[in-house]
Amino acid sequence: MSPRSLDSLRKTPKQARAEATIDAIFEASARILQSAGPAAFNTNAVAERAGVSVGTLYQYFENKDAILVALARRELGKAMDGIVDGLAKKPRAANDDPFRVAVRASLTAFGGRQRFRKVLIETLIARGLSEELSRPVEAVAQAIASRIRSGAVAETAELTPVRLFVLTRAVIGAIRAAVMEQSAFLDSHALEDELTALVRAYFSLF
Amino acid sequence: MSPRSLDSLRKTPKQARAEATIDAIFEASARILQSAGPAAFNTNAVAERAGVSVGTLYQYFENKDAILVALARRELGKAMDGIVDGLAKKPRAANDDPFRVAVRASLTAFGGRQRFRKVLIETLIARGLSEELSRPVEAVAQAIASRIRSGAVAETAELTPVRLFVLTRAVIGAIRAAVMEQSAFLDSHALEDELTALVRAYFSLF
Amino acid sequence: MSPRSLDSLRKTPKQARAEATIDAIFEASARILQSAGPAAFNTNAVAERAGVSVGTLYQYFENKDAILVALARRELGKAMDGIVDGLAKKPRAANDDPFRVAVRASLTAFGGRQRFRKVLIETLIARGLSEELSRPVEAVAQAIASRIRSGAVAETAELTPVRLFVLTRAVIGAIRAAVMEQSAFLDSHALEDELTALVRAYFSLF
Amino acid sequence: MSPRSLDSLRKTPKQARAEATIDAIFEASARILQSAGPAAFNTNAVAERAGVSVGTLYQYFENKDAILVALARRELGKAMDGIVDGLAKKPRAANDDPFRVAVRASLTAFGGRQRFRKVLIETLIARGLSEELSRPVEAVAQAIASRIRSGAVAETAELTPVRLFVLTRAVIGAIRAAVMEQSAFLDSHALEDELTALVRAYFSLF
DNA sequence: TATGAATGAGGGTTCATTCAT
DNA sequence: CATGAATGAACCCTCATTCAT
Repeated sequence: MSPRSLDSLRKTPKQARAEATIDAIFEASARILQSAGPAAFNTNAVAERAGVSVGTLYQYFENKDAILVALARRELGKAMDGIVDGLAKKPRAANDDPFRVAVRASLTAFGGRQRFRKVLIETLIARGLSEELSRPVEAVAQAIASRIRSGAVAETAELTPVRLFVLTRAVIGAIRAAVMEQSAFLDSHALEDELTALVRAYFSLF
Repeated sequence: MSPRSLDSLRKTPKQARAEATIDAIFEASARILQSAGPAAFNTNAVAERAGVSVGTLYQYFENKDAILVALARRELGKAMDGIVDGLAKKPRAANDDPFRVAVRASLTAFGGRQRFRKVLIETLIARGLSEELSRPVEAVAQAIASRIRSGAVAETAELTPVRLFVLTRAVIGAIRAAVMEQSAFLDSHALEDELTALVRAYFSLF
Repeated sequence: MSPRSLDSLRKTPKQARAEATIDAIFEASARILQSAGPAAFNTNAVAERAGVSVGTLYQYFENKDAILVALARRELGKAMDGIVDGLAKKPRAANDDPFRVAVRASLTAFGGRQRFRKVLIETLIARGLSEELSRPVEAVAQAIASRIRSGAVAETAELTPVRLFVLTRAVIGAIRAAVMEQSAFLDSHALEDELTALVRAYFSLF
Repeated sequence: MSPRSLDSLRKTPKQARAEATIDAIFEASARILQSAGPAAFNTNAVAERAGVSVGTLYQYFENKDAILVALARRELGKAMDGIVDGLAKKPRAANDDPFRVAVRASLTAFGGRQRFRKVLIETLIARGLSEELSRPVEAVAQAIASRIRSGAVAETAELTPVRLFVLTRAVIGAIRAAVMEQSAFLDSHALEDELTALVRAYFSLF
């Protein structure tokens, strides 16, 4: 896959029709992943389900992975925005503490379609695209860092890079484990509580 | 793959020759994964590198996944044993606190072959075998739980299942993230320190 | 093989090109069977001989057996039609008695390519598809039954199911034996005479 | 397969142990064919089921087909003997007419293990050994011929070779069709009656 | 004689990608 | 721009047979 393909689409959709096609491809991909798993995610299946020909699919995506990457970026981008927004907002209630909001946003990302979330993670890792998973996490880490640096957060923490790494990856790691194991904890509120507690406890160290 | 095959080998090696063959297959698999990645991990390559015929390979393993599963179990089993042992030992020095030892064991697992570790994770997930990754983690969680229940650890903690889940998955999640990102932190001691601190901080909550 | 595949082709040929491809596959299959036997009938050989790629072959046929089944149905269908037509026609000469015509049609089916006929039978049976051989025979049996019921044939016969079974299978069985043994009788007219005599003799009993 | 192997066993069993081994191999083969079909009939499976090693199996049989041929000859030989004996006996009752007895013997051959009978036919044909099936039929035909020539049968028939061929193959063909279709007629007596009637009707022509 | 580990050619099938229409 | 037929490399797995022990 050329680096270019990682950036985005092969051609900029200038027409509404093109955009509809791309959406159809995304939708088809998501559905296939959700219902049949990574093994069933092949270009012919996606094209058929999207109601376009393979040829058309290749007009918009350089190769199969490009579809996956674009889809992942869209979904993970949405999730990341939710988290970053949460961190940026001013707390209004006790339940509104930025970390809790961020944790909650992480947990409820993907509109709760945990099966899709799991398969997306699996497929990205399977295809050697795990960087797509780390990138948004790192982005969140940077958002936290700059927020702290800007003094927006009271704690005058000595939030070194390692600590930021541990903080973000621990939380995301636990959530991903829950998703991968399709843990029942995902349906309770306990996970949100405990992850928030974990963050606070760790944070209070510095 | 039959459940039986998950347990172990297809046929019990009765002769030394057979055992050598199996080791050769494991070694070849590891090397291929390490040097060429999951895509290059195919039965013909493994057999060739192991210096046996494909047929021989299939005498011992039901199918390709069975090799991977067996290899993963061996490696993850070793890692898990190190962690559980660490938790069980009596601390002698300050640096010997059970959690630090366990964290260290997790970090130095796989003999430091982090590339192999990464590819193994990728390959297991790629082939829908991520359960192989969760199982040893859960085993460690249970080891911690029983250790606490037995009163071996001073803290009369209220270590609920969620907390145990968060504790173990957060630590492992952070380590796996470091492995997947091939983070430079892996080579420092900072990660060990911070993860230990994280565990202690979280633990002190209950 | 899905039941659907038994019915016909995997995808409906919309273009002349596709139809030509399918014919080429049939032709190649027939030639291979005829000249090299069942063992040589493999997808790579068929594709190569048909001048297409294996991939193309799999666009039209779900699997190897589907080619064989389709080919058999085409050939056996032709043969069956000849027989049923023979039974339906009004006799004009003494040599035109429906049973004789039907027997003759059975004997001369497959355009006299008795080697192909033999190998087709062998291959179908070898692949557990012997039902493909019985089906057309049973169809002929039903054609006879309905013809008699309709009074088209003078004999007010008490043609019970067993009798119909014996009648049809005896004739076909003798012909198949001749084909399988590549009997010299196939080249004479004696077989036609004797089989017709057998049918008449048996028929005159009821 | 060398012609030699067609004759019989690779080595004459001089010891009881050897004979027991061969019987075990036959028994295992029959069971496998009966329960799992031709595809499951492979040397490793036969050896395992027979409780011997593949090596031992190859001590007694030149190759896989030799097992099948030997097994077929044993079974078909038994069946043939029953038929020939039936033809040779002097009728005592009306129900004892030689042709009826021969037909009955054909129908009840293989000890009624019709599934085994079917699979044996399939496997022989699949492996290009259909001659093994024709040979005993031809032997019966010759038995009939010589019986008639010897005047043992009243009918001063003009039983030409074609007629003998049609007679024998028609009967056997109908029975084989019933076996292959696993027809319910096999369980009734109607088949015996009708086949006997067919033979008599045909016979009365000359 | 018996064993059974090892062999390896061979074949069915998939699917990402291309390109003539 | 869209189509979809065609491509073919690649890979998993089987099983008859051998031969060192």
